[in-house]
Amino acid sequence: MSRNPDSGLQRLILDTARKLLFTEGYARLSMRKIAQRIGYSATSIYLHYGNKDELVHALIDEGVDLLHEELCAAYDGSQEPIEQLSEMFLAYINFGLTRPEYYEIMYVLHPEYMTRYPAEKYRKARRNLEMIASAISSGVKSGQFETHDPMLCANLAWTQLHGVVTLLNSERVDKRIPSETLIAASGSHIIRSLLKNQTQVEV
Amino acid sequence: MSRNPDSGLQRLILDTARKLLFTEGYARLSMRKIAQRIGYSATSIYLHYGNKDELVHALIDEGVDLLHEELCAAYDGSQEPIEQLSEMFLAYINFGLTRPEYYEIMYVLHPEYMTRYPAEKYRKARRNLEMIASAISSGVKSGQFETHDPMLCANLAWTQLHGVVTLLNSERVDKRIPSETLIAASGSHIIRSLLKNQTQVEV
DNA sequence: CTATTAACTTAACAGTGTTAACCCCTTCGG
DNA sequence: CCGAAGGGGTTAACACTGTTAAGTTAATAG
Repeated sequence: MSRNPDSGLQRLILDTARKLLFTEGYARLSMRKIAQRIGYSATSIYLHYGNKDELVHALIDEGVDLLHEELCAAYDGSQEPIEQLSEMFLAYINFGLTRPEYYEIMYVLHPEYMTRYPAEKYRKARRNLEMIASAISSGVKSGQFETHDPMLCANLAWTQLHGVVTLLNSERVDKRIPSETLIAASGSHIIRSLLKNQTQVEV
Repeated sequence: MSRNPDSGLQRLILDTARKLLFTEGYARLSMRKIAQRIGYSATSIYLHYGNKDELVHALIDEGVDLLHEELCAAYDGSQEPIEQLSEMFLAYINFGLTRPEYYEIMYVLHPEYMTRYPAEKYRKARRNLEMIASAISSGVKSGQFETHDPMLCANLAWTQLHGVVTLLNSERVDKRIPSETLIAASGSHIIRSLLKNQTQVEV
């Protein structure tokens, strides 16, 4: 039940869980499989993680940090709000598409199935939205963007990005629409809606 | 294995499955529970549905029809493209929020968990997108909308709506943002991006 | 040397989807 | 009228799942 990933075995469990999550997907991730793969009995895992959800929460933590890092890199890559935003949008979608397993446990799985992901950690995930809102704010200050509620706009952007990621990952988007087209369009679409004048944005 | 819902029991199974889906959610929907509730053995279900996925597919069919009906009603409620669209957007989000279980099996569940929902039925689900695209097209013809690819725009709208529905349903949106605000903003946001001039749209 | 404790195991419970084998009853052919 | 066929249903079983209780083993502390 100790939450720091020391003790050797804890690390091993987490690493194996992550590997299994990636190769087999969440649906086929089981305590027994993890245990078997590291040569321990299934119940040993319960000495380090109270239950499966706690283990998955640890994986979510990893994913949250990873996404945050990549968004930060995108944000820090420029001073220009528009560039910052479009880079962050691309980073977000890229994360979702290249790490669908992380994305699934972070943003798709019904919380009802899972014991609640601790509220304090949700705050950590919220940093990302605040970063988007901050870029929007500076765009408003510099006079490029219309003055709207930045946090509402950030959430609007997020829902758009989330929709793109999940519908692409679940292969529900008509294949006649290339994903690159949809991704580019969604990014420029969000930014265009923020702009003051009718300037077209290429992404 | 007969696919027409006659034979009495088939109806009964489907009705009970739907009820259980609504009260307990997909995660807790089990063949044995359905059977128990109607006083049959679990294996009887397999005389009418090849497996659990086939049963869920039947439920998806219901959901697809229901959503389509509500979108049609919204579409038929007006001749004005903007009104048609905003009514359809509201109808879509409303369906997703009031029937989260239908929405989940239709648009959220990983197809990987489930044997593929038959391709021909996906076409049925695609009617909805075509209806949105059609409204956009007539808006373009009437000169209200910028000339973009209507099908791409319809998909862009869909991803936005889907994002709103799923993030609201999974309670991942910060409660400080009222869902009504987000819903209204997403609708007007989509429509604004279609417009030729900077006209603000109230929704 | 004994007592405690940490690390780990096996056995078991209650649940899941699914298959195989069987049973009973109706219907139909000869 | 009797036997075969078959539909509609059953029970038992397999191979899984997460999780708990109880037991074992080894190291460490007093």
